[in-house]
Order: sequence, then structure tokens, then C-alpha cells
Amino acid sequence: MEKITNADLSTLGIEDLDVLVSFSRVANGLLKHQVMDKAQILANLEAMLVNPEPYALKQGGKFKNLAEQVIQLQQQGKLTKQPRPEQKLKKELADFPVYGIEHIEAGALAQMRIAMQLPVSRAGALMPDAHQGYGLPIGGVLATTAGTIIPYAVGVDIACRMCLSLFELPADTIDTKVDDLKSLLLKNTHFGIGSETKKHDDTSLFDRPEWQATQLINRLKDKAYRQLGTSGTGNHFVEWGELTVQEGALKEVPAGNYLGLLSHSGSRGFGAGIADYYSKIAMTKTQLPKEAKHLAWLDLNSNEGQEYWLAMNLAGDYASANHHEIHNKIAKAMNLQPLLRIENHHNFAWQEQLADGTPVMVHRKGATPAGKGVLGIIPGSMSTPGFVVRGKGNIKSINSASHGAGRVMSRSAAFKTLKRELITAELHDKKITLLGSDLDEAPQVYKNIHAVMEAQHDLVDVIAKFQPRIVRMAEAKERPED
DNA sequence: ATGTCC
Repeated sequence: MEKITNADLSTLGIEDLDVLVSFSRVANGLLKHQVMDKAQILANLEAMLVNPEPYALKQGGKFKNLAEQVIQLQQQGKLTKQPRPEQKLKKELADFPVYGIEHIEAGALAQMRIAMQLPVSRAGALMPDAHQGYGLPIGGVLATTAGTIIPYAVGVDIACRMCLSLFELPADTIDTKVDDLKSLLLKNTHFGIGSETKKHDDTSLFDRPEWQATQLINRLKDKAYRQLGTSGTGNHFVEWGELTVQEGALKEVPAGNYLGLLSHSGSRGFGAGIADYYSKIAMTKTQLPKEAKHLAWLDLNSNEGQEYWLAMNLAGDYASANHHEIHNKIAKAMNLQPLLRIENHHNFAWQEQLADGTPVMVHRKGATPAGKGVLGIIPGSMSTPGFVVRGKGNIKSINSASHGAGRVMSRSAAFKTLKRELITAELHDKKITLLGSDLDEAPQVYKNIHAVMEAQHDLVDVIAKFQPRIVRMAEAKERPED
């Protein structure tokens, strides 16, 4: 049985023996009853020592009594725990390229500047779809010193990704078999927070030993299993569309118009659980000025860093398996194997090298890997085309491109200002069938994808175009005014 | 993007 030792507790900076005994009793009690795991308990104790008041005020809180003790001791001057020294931001602002700066809001630029000032930052770039997020902007690429990793620069939906299947059927199948294709989507896709599936096609991923590697992964495993093959909410979709492949663009596929299946989703509750857990730990391990606090990093060689790396990579494989599950179920129902499948993460971290050979951790938060020859998918919106691209290996962009068109309007602004008729007219005009979705995903909330692609012509070559035709997204949220 | 455990 795992225990929290005095050595573990002394890393928190506690020297008083009586205090150490109290901490040990509470910590091991929580551990024994499996309320939290070791890393989580230590992170809470550390945060509580720095700022005990919220813990003392929490009714029924696990650390309430201990926090009251800590406050008393602090008042008596008997506990002199100093918070971890605050990391200083660099004074000078290193230059970073911004693609399509005319399409980028000031808030995203400001966030990227702060990220560049982290002591561990080595290089960065802002993609033309950039907009404000938590910590690093969406569309931000950040290379940090090898051996560091920033959970919030990976993003909350770890390994959110795209997957495209190309079927050897003409694109006009969408017009001749619209009801069949619609029904395939309705039967084989599952949307919404907490959505689960009853039947799975391939569960071999769950045989892997990594599922036993940490208590957190183990705790999230059953839900991950139930959510295999589901799509979530927000901008996630599964859609049929017309895929136009240019001559000589893909060696496996002659030029032509094909039936394509495109999906966008991530690692569901599994990745969200990992992101939440380790971003909190990172913020207690690395103290940063307020404006940079969400950019706290983990030391990759610490226990937490190793755990996050393992969990993030497992979430990556899980997100991939999720897409495969959806595509395989649909392909089997059609009794047809896809001629080609293309996929890529856009919320992830990779161990790569800068142009001069410096090893770094490259975080791409809402950015598509675009190394030389690397294939990727950049979607537009429910009514505008997405593109299959081949990376040019542009060093300045840290081998990256945008992950989509990027938002120009927040979800709340969309609900306030847009009318459903606007979407209906656009969809009718382009002969698009929409299943589910809501105002906050209207085509009007996105930047012009053609302008975004133009802004990154140095980063990727376009090799195929995908025009959405039958789009499924999560059902509209019920709101009071409805 | 997730889900109502610290």
C-alpha cells in the first residue's frame, strides 16, 4: 500500500514536528480511503500552505481542520512556510511570426506575448486562426526547453483531432443516397456531454498496460471505455462531404470528386480529466505572475511530469481510436473499406528540434503539424470547405499551420446577435443538410477560411478540398428563451 | 470541452 511519508511532506517545507504529524494523519487518511491519490493530496497540501483560507472556509472540506490549524500557527508565527519562489517572466520580448495578423484579435496577441516571456520559452508562432483561450491562445505554437511541458498549452481537450476517410464512390452519391447517408450518421454517431455507446467495434486499445499506470488513469478507464466512438459537443462534428482531389496530389488516389467522411473530436471525458488534474498540479508546482499562471509547466522528469506525458500520449491514442471507431462502424455498415484515411492531432505536445538542432517540447494548441510532407486536415465551418494539406516544413512556423478557420465571434455573442434564419438560408443555398448544432456554430462565427488559407500559403500546400453536405453536430442546448 | 468528487 502506497503511503505518504515524512520525506514527502518535508518537500512541502514543513519543519515543525507536530504539524508534520497532523499533516501525515490527514494525508494518509485520505489516501487510505482512496479519496484522492498521492500527487493530488500533496498538491492540495502545498496550495493550502500558501493560502489556507479557502480550505478553512469550505464546509465539509477534507482539509478544513488542517487549514484552521495552519492559520492559527501562522498567526502565532510558528509556521513560516514560504511559497515557492515566483518564476520571473523575461523582460525582453523575443520575436515570433504571426500569420494573417489582420485576422487576429488583440487578446490572442497579448496572450502569445506573455507565453513568449516564460523563462522556459524557446520559440513560438501564431497561426492565422488564432483567438483567445486559457493560457496559450488557440492557434498558438510554443516550443519550450526540453524536459518541460505545459498542460494548458496542450489544451483541455487533449489530442482533439481530425480524421478523413475517402470512399471510392462518386461525390454525387450524396445527392442520390442522401437519406441512406443521413441514416448512417444518425445510427453510428453519438453526441453530447457524457454521451456513451453500448456497442464497440474494436476495444483492443484497452488491453494496453498503460491503463494501469496511474490511479487517475485507472479511475477514468471505465468511462473512457463507455465513451469510445462518441463525439462530444461544441465544434465537434461528423459529416459527409464532396472531396475534390487534384491531379497528382495523392499517389494512392487519381484526381476526381469522391465521397468523404470527416470527423472532428477529441479524447472526451478521459482527456478532460487528465488536463484538469495536471494543470492544477502544474499551477501549484510552478508559481508564476498572475497574468501567466495558466502557463505553469511540469518538469518532465518529475513524477507528475512523467505521469502527464504518459497520460497525454494515451489520450492521444484514445482520441485516434475514437475516430476510427466512428469511421469503421460507418464503413462496415456500408460494406465498403475507405480507399484512404488521413488524420492529425491539433491539441498536443511533441518532442522535436528547432532549426539549429536544439531539442524542445513543441506545444500545438489548436494548430496542425505541418512538417515537410506531413498530411493534415484544416476544416472550415459547417457550410464552407475544409482542406487536406501537405506541410511545407516551414521552420519559422515551427512546422505548424492553423487547425481551422478560427472564431471571430464568441459563443455568447452568437446567441445574442445571430438568427437561425441566417443559417437556414446559407444551408439551403449550399444544399447542406444539418443535423443538430446551434447558433454558436453558425458559419458566421468563423473567419473566412479562404483568407485564413491564403495567410498560410508558406506553411502548407492544399491538395484536396472537402465541401460539407450532410453535417451532424450535438443537439442545440435548451435555453430559457427557446 | 467536460461534467456537477478536492
